[in-house]
Amino acid sequence: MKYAAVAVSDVTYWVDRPYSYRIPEQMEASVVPGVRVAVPFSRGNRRAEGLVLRVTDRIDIEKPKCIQEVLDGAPILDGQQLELALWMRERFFCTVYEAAKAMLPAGLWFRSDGSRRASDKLTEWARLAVPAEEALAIAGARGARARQQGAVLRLLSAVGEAATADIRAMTGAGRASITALRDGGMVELFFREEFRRPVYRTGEARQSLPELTAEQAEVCGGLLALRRRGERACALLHGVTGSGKTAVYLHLIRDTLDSGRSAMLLVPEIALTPQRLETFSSYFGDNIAVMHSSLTAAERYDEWKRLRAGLAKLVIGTRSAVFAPLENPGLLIIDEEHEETYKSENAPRYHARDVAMYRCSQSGALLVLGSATPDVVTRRQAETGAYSYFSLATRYNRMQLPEVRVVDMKQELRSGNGSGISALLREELQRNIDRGEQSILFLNRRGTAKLVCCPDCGFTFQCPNCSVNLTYHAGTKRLLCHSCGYQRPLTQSCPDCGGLLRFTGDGTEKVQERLEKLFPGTGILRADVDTVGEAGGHGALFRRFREEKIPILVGTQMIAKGLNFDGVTLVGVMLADQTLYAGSYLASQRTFSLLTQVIGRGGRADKAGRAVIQTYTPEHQVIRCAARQDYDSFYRSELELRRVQQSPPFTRLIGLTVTGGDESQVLRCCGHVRELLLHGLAGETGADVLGPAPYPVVKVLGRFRYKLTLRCLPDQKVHGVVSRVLLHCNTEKEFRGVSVYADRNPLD
DNA sequence: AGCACGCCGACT
DNA sequence: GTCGGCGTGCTC
Repeated sequence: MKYAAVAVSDVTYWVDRPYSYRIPEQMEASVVPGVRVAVPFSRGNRRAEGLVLRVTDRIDIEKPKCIQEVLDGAPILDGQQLELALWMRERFFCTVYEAAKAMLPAGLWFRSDGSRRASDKLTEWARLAVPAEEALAIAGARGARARQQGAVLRLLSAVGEAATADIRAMTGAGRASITALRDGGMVELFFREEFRRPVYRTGEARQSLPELTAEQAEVCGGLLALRRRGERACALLHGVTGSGKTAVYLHLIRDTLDSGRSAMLLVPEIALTPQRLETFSSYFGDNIAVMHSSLTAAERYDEWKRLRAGLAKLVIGTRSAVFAPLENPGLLIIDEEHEETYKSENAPRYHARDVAMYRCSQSGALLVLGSATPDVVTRRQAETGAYSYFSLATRYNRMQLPEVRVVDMKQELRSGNGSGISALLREELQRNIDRGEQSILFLNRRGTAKLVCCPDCGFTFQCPNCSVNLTYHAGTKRLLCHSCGYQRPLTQSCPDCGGLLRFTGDGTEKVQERLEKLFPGTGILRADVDTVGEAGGHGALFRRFREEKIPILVGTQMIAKGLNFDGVTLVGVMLADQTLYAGSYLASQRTFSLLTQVIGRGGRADKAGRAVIQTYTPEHQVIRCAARQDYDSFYRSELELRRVQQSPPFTRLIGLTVTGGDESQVLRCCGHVRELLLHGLAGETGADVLGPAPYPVVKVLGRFRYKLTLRCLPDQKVHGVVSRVLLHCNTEKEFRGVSVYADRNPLD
């Protein structure tokens, strides 16, 4: 008698464990680790989906239930992937099934919302059933009546095999000619899976790789040596913007593929890098599979199958592509490794870097973390020797650093300029307009006014679902909640006392309005989530800016990354302090890399760029370092700050979020979490508990959110304590309706 | 007696 | 999370 250890779907973390089921005799051959099965679960024996983890002939319980059905003909996860799922459960406090689901394309799952499983698309193909010489001889001998058949035979002799639809299109033969050839034993018909490919350039286009500069070649050589050792290794590739990290990636990938192993390149946001994808396609052609969230379910499913079948050896994609089914990976690259999009904010709450590292240990692969502004933790790992360190310090295209000037907005206010556009920025904009050059202005807040209030009675517009002010959008003349999307029309006057409303906290819409007044008749384009939708995506909007040479672009975060704006010679940061005082230990790092990126947008080889940073704290170390594009000084001071305030890399953080509809109950639960954690950590040194603290927006869609943070030493074992807290608080009847989850290395 | 509702708690 | 079991209490 055989039994299977099964991870069951739709269980919560504290119920998740391997469940033993008996394998009926007739299923013994098909129940193997990695296949999905249908199993009866819970008291009502409701049908649940399960994933077979192991098959054994011993049993740990008295009366096991029986597997009902096998859902896959072949394993959908291999041994290493199952191992990874089990590891993720321990590491990220998720269920094994949640981890497994993250690894697989949605097309593989029957969705409960009625959408159907992606189908395997089959196309009919034909090939010769006789040697080509024979076929050609027959084709020549065919009379006028079988002209079409002869054409088909000549085509197949030349190309070997082809889809029947293509054959008909190319030769003009009808379906009858092809079936006649089959019936006569001349050709064979067969079916082949057709892969729906996302749109990018494909085909054999194997150009020789770009030449490396001496500096690049040296770095590349060092990385190649590491990779060829065939042991797990991790390297930080610290390269300033324009230093040619991509060229190094290309060489590393080529070397990996040539040695018969597969490779992965993760990028933060694929929508912004189509030109990059084209570069890689031109070198690796059909060997690339692309995986990101804007593919259709069918496309994603097909790319997954191409990888699994070994038809593609290089995967390029966003966060979830870290799970791509690569056979024998030898190289994993995470580009812009400091980007926060690599961290998943939903279960499983993983960081692609951690998963990549684990996969590297499984297969003896090299992990390359590339960035111009590395995460402080990563940089520290390289400093202590845990990672190798490689640096590209030269801008090979001789792109000059923009000339950066910092404006003290306190002075501006004192001299009576409350518009948010300093005299210097105004002058520089005017100069660019006069010279016919383009400018971009960065402001990380959309809308017209963040706060609408009545100065007479103190009334403000609040979201009924969330604890935030509604932001006024002049374009739609509506008030909008940036947290849940709730909206309502603006009233003429204060709904409470009829007083005159005041608008404060400029957003992109307001800045656009101000600029239109300041520079009448000048074209001003706005890029934020509100305009990108109307314009038909970032791509279309940025193209307009480039092609129509619109003088000024005002935008949020989204203009900081990705696309290059060749014509731009002036970059303005409206308020650098915005992200700096956000109350997270990550705020400095975020601000530094954001400013560095924004400033880097301006100026190209031929034209010197200028940047204007407006701030209320011009003396702040982060702003001074960013203005000089001086990562090393930033890193030194930030590291010392983190040492003093006991932040990573000197400690490790685990966030515990408590949510529920009843605020006092949530707070009571928080108290309990705190007690349990402290009690569980009694006797351990170096661990403490911070909070509970309300989320920046405490109430979203009727649920209150509070957070505690467990801070411990980087290598301290606290998993058991956290696990017990989750079990206890989620099952305690006093906390019914409250849910608690844990997040390793949370983002704030 | 018959049934609606809510709470409990186990899940192989 | 989910669903069956079971106690309570109301109605016919």
